[in-house]
Amino acid sequence: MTYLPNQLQEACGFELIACFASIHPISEEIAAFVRQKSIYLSVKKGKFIRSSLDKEERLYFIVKGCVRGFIKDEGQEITTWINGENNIVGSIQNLGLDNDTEEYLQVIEDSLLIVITRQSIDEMYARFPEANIIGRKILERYYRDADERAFLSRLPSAEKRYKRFLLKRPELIGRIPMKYIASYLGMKLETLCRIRAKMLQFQTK
Amino acid sequence: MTYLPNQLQEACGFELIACFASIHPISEEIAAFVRQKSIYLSVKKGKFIRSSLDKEERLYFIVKGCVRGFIKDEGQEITTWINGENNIVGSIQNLGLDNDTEEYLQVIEDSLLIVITRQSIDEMYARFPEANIIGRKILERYYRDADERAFLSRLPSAEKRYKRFLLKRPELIGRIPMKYIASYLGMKLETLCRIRAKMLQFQTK
DNA sequence: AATAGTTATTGACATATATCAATAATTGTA
DNA sequence: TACAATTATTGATATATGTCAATAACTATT
Repeated sequence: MTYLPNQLQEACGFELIACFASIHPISEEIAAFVRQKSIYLSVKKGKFIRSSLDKEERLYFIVKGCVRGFIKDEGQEITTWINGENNIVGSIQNLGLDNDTEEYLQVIEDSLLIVITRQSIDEMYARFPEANIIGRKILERYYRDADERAFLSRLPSAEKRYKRFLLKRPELIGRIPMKYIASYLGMKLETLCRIRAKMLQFQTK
Repeated sequence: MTYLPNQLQEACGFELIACFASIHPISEEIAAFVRQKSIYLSVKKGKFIRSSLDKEERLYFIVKGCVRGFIKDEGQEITTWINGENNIVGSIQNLGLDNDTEEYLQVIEDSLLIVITRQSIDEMYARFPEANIIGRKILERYYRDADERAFLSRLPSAEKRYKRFLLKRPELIGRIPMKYIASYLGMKLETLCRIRAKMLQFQTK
């Protein structure tokens, strides 16, 4: 996990600002603020960008690459979300209130991220009230995503969950290891393998 | 499902406005707007307040009572959330984009609701930019709730899900039929019964 | 190109939970 | 109070998925 050289940090935040601007026009002041508070981070595949010990909440904008969130349940990892480019990811402070259920973040492709602290975001809301429009709209989208995750994981059969995933996140197939997808879908890798084998069989016959 | 007499509608919206004000101070203009757009609805236990055919999106503030959301999967109902007093509930438009997965809302206790259309809320955001602060904060909370639902339903064993539920939503035990809780927890009523019986057994021995 | 490490596949068997069914307890209502 | 309807409990059995294990297919590194 390395910070980029100063030269590149100068231009930092561009992608995040563009993301904001695509939601709602933003003033030059907000853009300057975001630029000032953003830091680029280049992270290698496999690295953890937050451990359960990490207290300060940070948000990450994925410029390039892929990140997953997971929790541990009796030593077993359970992937709770997987996100690629143009998404903001971060730990939900609240979930962590009880010790059992801290969330971990792992980069699962070599990635370029923009980091910003939760504190900076809050400061932005306070100083630039229009920023709340952006925040509100982003949260509306993320709420739907979370709801989709909740829905997906409630489908009673493993095969149905996989089919739903195929429908909603086809771009992730082949891009990331199946083991993460299996974990996200609440099944063992072996089960996912069998489901895929079965589906392939019916396709070719 | 009955509208209240005009006399009572006069005072309508009070509880919703109080809810907003508890999050962030609101101006008299916003309060007046909300009051004007709100309608009280008294709904009997068991009634559906939205069917999959219903196109106009509405939001409901629960003044008193309890509401659940569910989807149908091959004729089986899957409860995706359960909410009581002081919550805003509504259908997520997005989930409904594919035909399979429309969301239904059912009142599961005699309830008093405040209805407001999604359109009115959007109008509020547009006319009173400060309202976006409230919207943003409410969504932050609902995002965490949705995330908790996603987390809960990913716990691999039925017993763990029930224990998590006991920890997070103890007030619902005894208040609503177990069948809804079982459905919310992704298990059959019989399984929930057995888990409870087993846990009781260990408690008294 | 060869080797080591990771990821995916397949098989045999174990187990948690579903299903079906019968009964009991609770709740609503005439 | 009694009756009907709903909800909860318990048992016997079926089934989807997990577990463990062996091997195969990739991927990265020297």
